[in-house]
Amino acid sequence: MDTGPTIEFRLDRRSGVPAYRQLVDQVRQALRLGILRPGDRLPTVRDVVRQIAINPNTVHRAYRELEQQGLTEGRPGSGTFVKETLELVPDERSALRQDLEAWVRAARKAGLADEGIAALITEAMRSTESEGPS
Amino acid sequence: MDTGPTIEFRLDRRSGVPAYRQLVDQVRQALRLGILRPGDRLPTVRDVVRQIAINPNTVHRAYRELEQQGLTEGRPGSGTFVKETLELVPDERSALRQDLEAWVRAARKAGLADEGIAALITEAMRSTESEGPS
Amino acid sequence: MDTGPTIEFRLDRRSGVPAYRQLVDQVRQALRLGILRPGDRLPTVRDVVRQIAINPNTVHRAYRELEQQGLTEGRPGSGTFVKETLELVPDERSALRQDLEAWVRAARKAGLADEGIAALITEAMRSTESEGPS
Amino acid sequence: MDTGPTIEFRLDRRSGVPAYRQLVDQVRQALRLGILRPGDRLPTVRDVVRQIAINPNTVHRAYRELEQQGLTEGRPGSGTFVKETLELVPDERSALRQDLEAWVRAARKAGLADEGIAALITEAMRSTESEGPS
DNA sequence: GTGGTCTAGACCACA
DNA sequence: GTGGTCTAGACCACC
Repeated sequence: MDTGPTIEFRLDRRSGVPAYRQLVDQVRQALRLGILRPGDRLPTVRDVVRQIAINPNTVHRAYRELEQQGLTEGRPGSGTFVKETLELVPDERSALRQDLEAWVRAARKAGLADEGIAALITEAMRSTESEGPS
Repeated sequence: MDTGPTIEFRLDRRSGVPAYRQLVDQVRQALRLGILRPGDRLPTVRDVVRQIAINPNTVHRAYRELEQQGLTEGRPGSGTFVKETLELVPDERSALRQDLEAWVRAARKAGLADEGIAALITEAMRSTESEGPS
Repeated sequence: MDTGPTIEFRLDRRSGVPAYRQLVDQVRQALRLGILRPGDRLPTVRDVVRQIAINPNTVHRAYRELEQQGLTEGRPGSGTFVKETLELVPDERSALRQDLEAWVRAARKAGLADEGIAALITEAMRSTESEGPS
Repeated sequence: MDTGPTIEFRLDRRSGVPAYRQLVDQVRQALRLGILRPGDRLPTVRDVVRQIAINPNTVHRAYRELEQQGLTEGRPGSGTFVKETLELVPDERSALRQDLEAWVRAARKAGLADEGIAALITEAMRSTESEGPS
């Protein structure tokens, strides 16, 4: 049994994206998806080290960055906690999620590997670039 | 009107991904999308330098990497050319592209910024992970 | 002969203030005093290491923090540069400076050591606390 | 009206200075300013905990440090008392205090925030550094 | 036990 | 030579 809503990190070591940055992005994404909310506790540095075989300093650096962004707060002796969140547009959210999931399934059925899917995505992002906020 | 089948590079300097790696990835994506095909010529190093303010050595390195992957071929005196391609499953391709583009448009209309869209995408990739080829 | 307006760091190792934090504060103060201005180059990490016998990582961390505060910008291969400044109220500045210097001189003549002066200062800050901006 | 010669602690949690160290410094400053004098009683650990939301162990540690410096004395069952003091040059003291207070008021009126004032102060300390005791 | 700081040293990307 | 990332490991402050 879980002790509450937390986050499981992953590292893609071949992506070229720095590890600390992957952690930061994953927390930000979890905030945007409502997976993490203010008051939630992030896994301890040592937990993360056990989970994904990474150096404690790297985890620590990611947490420091998040703290500087005002999103989390480290409390010595008790852990690191979410302070602020990054809201996702709530209404259409679940519909969008389901549609996208269906699309990914279709793409996978069509034999596309991750790199191919990523190619389509960045292309779609580019070709619609002027149509929305940042 | 385009001057022909070539590629326009972009750099995201805040992403943490090394510049040379961004170039390589963009060529690979263009190959997968059929934007670049065998025989096409890549922009010269000088062109790229003018386009995106980057050090020539960095561009060289990216082209070297592509050549090592067997995808391109430098012909001294005339440029760098595409040798091999990375094909996308052809049939469903255009349908998938259009569907995805429509989805992105919808997400943008719903007020989602790039980071929010990225969050939904990685979530969808994860939740369907077991269903296709890596 | 100096190559331009730069900054010389100092460390007070007995103060209890973390070294990286002392560096950050000194840059911020130099910005407020107009000693450093946008476009100026900070000493390289290696320079600072030579100057004050500190670990490169610690200097690096201070510079990273400044970059996250939007004040500086690291350009690989060429150095770290001031991007934004923190303006000091300009008019009364020089008068205030001279008055304060005179006061410090008087305090020193009266036999006060640094800790004594610091005591008077924090007391004066407290007793006038409600009268100004943060 | 005050309830007697005691001391009110404050913590600046963002300063990077260890909490126990802030307490020690504040007692030393109070001694230098004559706010605390031999025989005075420091607030109990419990009082401090109530005042500033700190761990009792941390307060204990600060009091232990003060005792080691010979400045205070714990009397089991009755509290912690000031034993020695750190004298300020007595004569000019009040004049200096008033002058400094006036200066701070002027600086605040000029729109300077705390960080700006701190910048001017450390600059003045530096530029007069050679003129007095440590 | 928690997070936080610092040192030491290797290796990479960029000019 | 510049900044940037990561590992390894010590020690401290706080609960």
